[in-house]
Amino acid sequence: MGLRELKRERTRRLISDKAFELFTDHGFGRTTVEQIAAAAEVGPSTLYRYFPTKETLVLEFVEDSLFGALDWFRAQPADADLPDALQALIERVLDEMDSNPDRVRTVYDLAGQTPSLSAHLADVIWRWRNELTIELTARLAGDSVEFTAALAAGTTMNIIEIVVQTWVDNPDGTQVKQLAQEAMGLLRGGGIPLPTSQ
Amino acid sequence: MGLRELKRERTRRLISDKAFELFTDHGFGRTTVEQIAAAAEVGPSTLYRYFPTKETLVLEFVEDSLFGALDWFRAQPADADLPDALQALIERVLDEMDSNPDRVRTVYDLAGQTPSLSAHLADVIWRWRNELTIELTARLAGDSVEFTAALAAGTTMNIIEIVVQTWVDNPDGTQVKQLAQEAMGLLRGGGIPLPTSQ
DNA sequence: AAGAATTTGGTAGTAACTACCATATGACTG
DNA sequence: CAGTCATATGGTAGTTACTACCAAATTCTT
Repeated sequence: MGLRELKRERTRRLISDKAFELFTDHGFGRTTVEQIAAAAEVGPSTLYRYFPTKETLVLEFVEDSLFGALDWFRAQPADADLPDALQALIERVLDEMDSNPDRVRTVYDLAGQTPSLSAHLADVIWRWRNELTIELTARLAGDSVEFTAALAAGTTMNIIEIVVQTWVDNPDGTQVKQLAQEAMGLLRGGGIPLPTSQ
Repeated sequence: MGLRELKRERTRRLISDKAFELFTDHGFGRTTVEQIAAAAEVGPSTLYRYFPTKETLVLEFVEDSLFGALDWFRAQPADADLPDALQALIERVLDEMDSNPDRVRTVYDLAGQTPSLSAHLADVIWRWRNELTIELTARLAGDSVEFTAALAAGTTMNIIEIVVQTWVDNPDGTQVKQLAQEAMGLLRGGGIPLPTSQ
């Protein structure tokens, strides 16, 4: 790796870290881009080259976790067992996020307080699900393929969201693996238990 | 209804209509709020009182369709059959949107071209699903209720999204009812068919 | 060491949105 | 009907995210 790339990575990381510092201390809305740039000792112009929007600063980690795992999924052989592959996909996303629990928690905290952040988070999830749908459509054959693919992608994303949400809400992360297991079972068995109430 | 409310409704409608006119003609990004205000012959200040953000101008109809139906769902008796109620909920959302097909199509067109719009659309959907999850949680009993509720709400929303998406993509809306039927079946049977691919 | 490519910081400008105030308009009371 | 109150409106000034562009600095190549 050349010196150029190294410095670029370093600057990028520095900006991101300082941004999280300021966001957690003073909130997303009360921190200006100029303050972040000043804290990272770069010009605002440079900051915008690395992070096109203020929201990207917060959501990049989640986006990378999701789409990184999706890239892995796309690289799987065409005849791979789909339930197996989807289960592994979910596990990869969760593992990736688990590598930086504080950041995930902070992202969800901030998103809960800031409409524009929750909007962009929802958008990331939306795009991810769409791309997974496309990939699944290509791997399926038979009747009403798009429909099945969309539902399967939606359920996969649902499971991830539910597990992460539960994990963020409960400080002790012991139940996560169990919850994930339970979710996998549902994905495989294919059933959402919706009992007639009463 | 007093004269005051009447004029308010009229102004609101006028602004919304002019906004859609300009958006469809010149695109969302190329239309400024001031232009919309000028077209509706009101001050920008007034426009912002009715629509807090530019995106609201576009998404209000979808939001109303979704949350209007959700209000109905909440009003259902506590011992109502859940699959039945969810099916009716979906039908109500679809009927509501079907009352103004052009607008729905335009919303999806614009959202496809404008990141900030797709983000806010995703956010509306996200909030709706969360509220449905809360409502379902209250109506369910048993083990891992939140989990079941979240999955059921997610699937419900998925079905709506898929049907609307298909409906928007296909100009002739004849297959919609059929697709909705098929979706209902899945919701009831509780199974997402995910075959092992070859 | 010189030149090419890329990264950086700064300047100027646009447009969404907020806070605030004076004015105008519909609603209500004597 | 006149007067008063409540509310809706339009305008002004300011903040801030973001874009386009240019000159200087830094890294890479030969």
